[in-house]
Amino acid sequence: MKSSVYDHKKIEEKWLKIFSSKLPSPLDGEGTPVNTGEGEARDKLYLLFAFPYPSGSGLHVGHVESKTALDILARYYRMNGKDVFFPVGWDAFGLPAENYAIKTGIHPAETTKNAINTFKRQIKRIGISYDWEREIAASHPGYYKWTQWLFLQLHKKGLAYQAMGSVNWCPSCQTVLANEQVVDGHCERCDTEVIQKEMKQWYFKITDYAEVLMSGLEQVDWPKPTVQQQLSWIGKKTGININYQVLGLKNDGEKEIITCFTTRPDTNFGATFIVLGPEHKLVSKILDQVQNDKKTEISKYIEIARNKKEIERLAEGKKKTGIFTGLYCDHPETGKKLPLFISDFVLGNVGTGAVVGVPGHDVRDFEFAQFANRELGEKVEIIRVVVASDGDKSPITRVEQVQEEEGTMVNSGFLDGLDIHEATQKIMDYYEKEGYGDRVVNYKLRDWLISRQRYWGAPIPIVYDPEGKAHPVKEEHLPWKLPDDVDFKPTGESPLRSSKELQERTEKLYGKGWTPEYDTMDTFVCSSWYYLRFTDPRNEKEFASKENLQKWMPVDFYMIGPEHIVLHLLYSRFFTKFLREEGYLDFDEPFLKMRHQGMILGPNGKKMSKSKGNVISPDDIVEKFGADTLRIYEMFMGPIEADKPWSTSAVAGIYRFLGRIHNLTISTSKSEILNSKIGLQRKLHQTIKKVSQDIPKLKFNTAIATMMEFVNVWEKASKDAVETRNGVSQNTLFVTSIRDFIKLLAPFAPFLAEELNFIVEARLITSVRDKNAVSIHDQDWPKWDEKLAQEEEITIPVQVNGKLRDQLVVETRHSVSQDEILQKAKKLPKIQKWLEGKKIIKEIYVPGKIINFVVK
RNA sequence: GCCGAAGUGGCGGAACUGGUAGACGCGCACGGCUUAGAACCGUGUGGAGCAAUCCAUGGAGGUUCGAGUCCUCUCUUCGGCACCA
Repeated sequence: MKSSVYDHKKIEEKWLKIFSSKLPSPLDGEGTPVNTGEGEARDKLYLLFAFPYPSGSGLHVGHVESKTALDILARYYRMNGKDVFFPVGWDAFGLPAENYAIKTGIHPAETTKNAINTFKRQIKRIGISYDWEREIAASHPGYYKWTQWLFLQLHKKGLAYQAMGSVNWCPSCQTVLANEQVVDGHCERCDTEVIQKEMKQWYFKITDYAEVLMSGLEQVDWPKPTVQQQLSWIGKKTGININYQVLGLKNDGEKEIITCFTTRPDTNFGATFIVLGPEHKLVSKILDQVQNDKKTEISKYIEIARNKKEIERLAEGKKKTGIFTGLYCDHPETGKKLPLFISDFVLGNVGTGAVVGVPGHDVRDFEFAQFANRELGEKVEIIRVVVASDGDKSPITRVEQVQEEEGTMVNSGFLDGLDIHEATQKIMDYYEKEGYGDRVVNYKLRDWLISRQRYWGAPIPIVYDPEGKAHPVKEEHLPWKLPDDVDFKPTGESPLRSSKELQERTEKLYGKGWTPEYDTMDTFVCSSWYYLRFTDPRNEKEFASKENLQKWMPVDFYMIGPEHIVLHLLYSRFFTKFLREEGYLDFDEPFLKMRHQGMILGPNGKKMSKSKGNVISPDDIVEKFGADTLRIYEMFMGPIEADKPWSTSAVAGIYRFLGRIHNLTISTSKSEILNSKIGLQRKLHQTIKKVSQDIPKLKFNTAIATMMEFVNVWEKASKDAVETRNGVSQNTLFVTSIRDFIKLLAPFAPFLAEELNFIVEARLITSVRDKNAVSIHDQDWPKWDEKLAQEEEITIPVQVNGKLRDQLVVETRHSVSQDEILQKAKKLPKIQKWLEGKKIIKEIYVPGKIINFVVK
């Protein structure tokens, strides 16, 4: 058996050449549209991997994991006769390339192109069977033309709009950020502290879609926590806006009104004050009408509050600050005078920016009431209006007593005795009837801010007339090209301002004095519709033809990192719903089934990072052990969704496994028939069954374990076979069956499987050879025979009082009655020992599974 | 604080709707082959005990003939959200 060695390099290089020559021509080539359009119903399967950003550092082992997982599915389903759609493309716009350009002066287009080429080489090397003919790149004008078109469609419908507002600004990236890109007050990309800035920016009105974005989640097969997270990001809250009249403040003779949003109107009899956020629009009116010394006091507080950074506010913890305005509001029901404060614990962009204080039943309100009583010298009452199940009715004087749970109403007039939920409905009905307020639904979701003051992105297709009014770029002028003559250096202004070409182009097309929009779009705009473009990547007339969309969409399976849950997935779903409304799509949700791959950690169990020096390079592993070993190892590490640490010694184990298969195939194929006392054929059918069932469930680790078991049996059998060369029995394995095993291996180890297929084919006589199929990857997936997979005998554990005491071996050929089995079990010597002198009070037999005697 | 996920040998992990806990791999130990090593092959490997047996799935209870799996409480770790009214 020592005759040959598994030479991964030779094998993989040989087949890589042959695979590559079969691959369609790649990237920039203006390949012809792949519209085969036969129209008949096919069994299509769209497999999608998250739009990858081609970073300069190349492929890492994490990419290998998720790409391999999808590739296994692709190859498996192809062998099962499905029409598999498995495209690839690049999220090629983005900050890293631009930041690199600022540092080195090398144009982002160039670095991006190089990075893409590196990725492609690496991906091909590990044998991912993408459909390269459909390759796309977001930075290609043929692509971003349609990103811009999409902007124009949204603009037409008023869903792309420009507004002034306080925005998140990253001083290091010199750009604004979407809410979703601010993590703990820091820039998601560079971790610099984000500041607030007033700017005129472009927004997409995603909030119009809040409801459908929620309801759509009911029809997708996504991990539950992901659905949950999206829901909480959208953050739907139902409640009521209650109007309070401000006493002594006039608005053209009318009473001035403050509207407060609350989800707990049931506690409204406990309301004893009102607080405005410093950003509230009424603040300036108050300043106009109060006396001078009060005025300076208030302006001073607001000045401080506004200049406070997000971080400072958080760092202060829950410590309350604020100021009394000297004004009071009127409680519509209790008639109490509610003192009006201004405090920065009330956020301008939440609810109505004003809050009614119920200090007995909200910790923040309680803290503020204490602060007001102690430091502002303004008396604020704390009233209990809810009693919890513990029956505690005592006055609320300490923060631990603040009661936010369920309970029964007290001190609340007509609500007394009601459960809080009943009370909530009753008082909302009442307030609405009396005109004190209106039921409302609020969302945490904000509109999507898409302007970026950066260069390397799709230009926003807008031009301004000499008066400064915005006009959409005409569709015939798309793609509205990104100019080349720009200065990358960040100045706080958009780099496109420095382009002469863009300015000239605008004036030439639209007239003297016209100016272009200088901002580019957030790259998330580009990456939120790419899966549609894949269906028709070279179409110059539409973003994708209806036929092609119909043929391939929606995506059947999406593999994407858990980091994209709120951003990319929400935006993509928004676009899909918009395009559906516009009649371009006929489905609701773009991604039917989705799973997240886990992270591959360094050997020390920590996240891989260059600074920690625990980065494993896939190139090194491929060099040393081959792509097949790398693929199988990563699939064998554990469940695909779990985070798993790397182990280099375990990789060597996989290499041994493949080497064994290689050597066994070579020696077995010499003798056509393999006899053995061991049930090799049975094992094969069991293996086919298990692997076929595991792959669709993404349980690649156990599928591989099963194949390993088979190889262990096969190895034993091949040794055995030397002694029992003659006689054909049930335990005979034909060489054709070995090919069945190679087929199982093919999705996991495409190179080795092809080589082994080649070896086996060459040794087979023509009559057995499958004439149509040359490549193992074009052959049909093997079928298992339930009868052949069946064990000859089964072992049934026998328990006494739930403890395992012995085992009963039963032949499966003839059926035995339950009584017989129990009698046999009782006669087992070990069992007799345990039954001796005891009384059997219960006998349990779960067919084929277990026997249990309960004794006393 | 709120929401969510996960805790199983020395390690990665198996265990379908409750039915032999530890499949498979790594590591380790002993043996073979070798001048030696590497590689490879064989055997063993949860813990305690000579053994019968007992103890073991983060911890404490419970349901059940039977619990890693179901229920209650609790601890730890990791993700997400967070002064959201």
